[in-house]
Amino acid sequence: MDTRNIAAIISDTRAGINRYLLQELKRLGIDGLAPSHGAILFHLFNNEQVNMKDLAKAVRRDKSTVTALVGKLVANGYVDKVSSTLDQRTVYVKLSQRGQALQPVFEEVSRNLIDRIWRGVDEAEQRELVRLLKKIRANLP
Amino acid sequence: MDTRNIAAIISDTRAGINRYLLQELKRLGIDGLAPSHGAILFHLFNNEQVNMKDLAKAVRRDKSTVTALVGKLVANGYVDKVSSTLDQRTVYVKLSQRGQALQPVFEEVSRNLIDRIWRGVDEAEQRELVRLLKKIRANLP
DNA sequence: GGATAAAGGTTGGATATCAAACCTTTTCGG
DNA sequence: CCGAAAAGGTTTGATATCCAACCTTTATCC
Repeated sequence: MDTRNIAAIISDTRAGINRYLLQELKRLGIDGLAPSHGAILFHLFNNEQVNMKDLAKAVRRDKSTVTALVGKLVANGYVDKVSSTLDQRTVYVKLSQRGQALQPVFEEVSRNLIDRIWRGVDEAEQRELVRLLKKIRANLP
Repeated sequence: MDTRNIAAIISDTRAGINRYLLQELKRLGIDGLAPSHGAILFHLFNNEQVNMKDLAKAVRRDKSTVTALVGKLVANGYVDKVSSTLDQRTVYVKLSQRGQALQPVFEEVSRNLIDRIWRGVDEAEQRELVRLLKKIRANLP
């Protein structure tokens, strides 16, 4: 076992996760949404309203990326943007009704993904994998 | 420890690896090259000449992506494209002198990355992490 | 209190990436 | 043989992503 491929394996695993999610979203007829939008929606399922800055931090993307992603979610009617009355600079993002309706579907997709990832991996192994990944993550910028 | 974040942790670790590589390439004054180009160059360090199809498979990218990446490497003078005489459809990619000169630098960058990733992780843990990652990779499309 | 700095967002420019459509060349079936 | 299918690449169009520059609004400092 050559442990020098670690970077390629991680990159490839991430690509596989992405492929699976895209495939599932397509299968469920959720058109025009990608995994990154899912991350935003998930954050909004758990947080009534969030400003762009915090949203960017939560999904770990550049704020300009989040501007674009949220723009698409607005265009598709899944979220709304509302200016803060206290601070004119701040914009809040919140789910629309249509966005709220996505929650059960997305949670199923998420569950399916997790089940699939961990297929054949026992709980102790799961914990070990997560522990080690977090460790190497901490070694990186 | 919540093992449901696995997808986010993997994605984030991969992003960290990318950030580190970009930072190193910049530090070394290798301008205009990204980690994906590195993958192509590495394949060429070990294979004299490769056609586009095999190259795409080796670096696990769509062939149209490889067309673009190789195009950039040609533009920067790191590789050359040569038509096969046997099969007019086939194009071979090979390192130029300038490309060959990158080998020691890239191998150092690669070594540094590996050292950094595995900092504080003993060999048994390394093998276990790679084993488990390969396992979950195999569960995905 | 008025200039200056900082903070929140957006815009613009660049790039990696993929899928689908396409073009050429080679192969294959009848 | 010859027409159809397959194979190797490229082009086109769309999207996610980042960084740097920018605009507004708020906070800070002398």
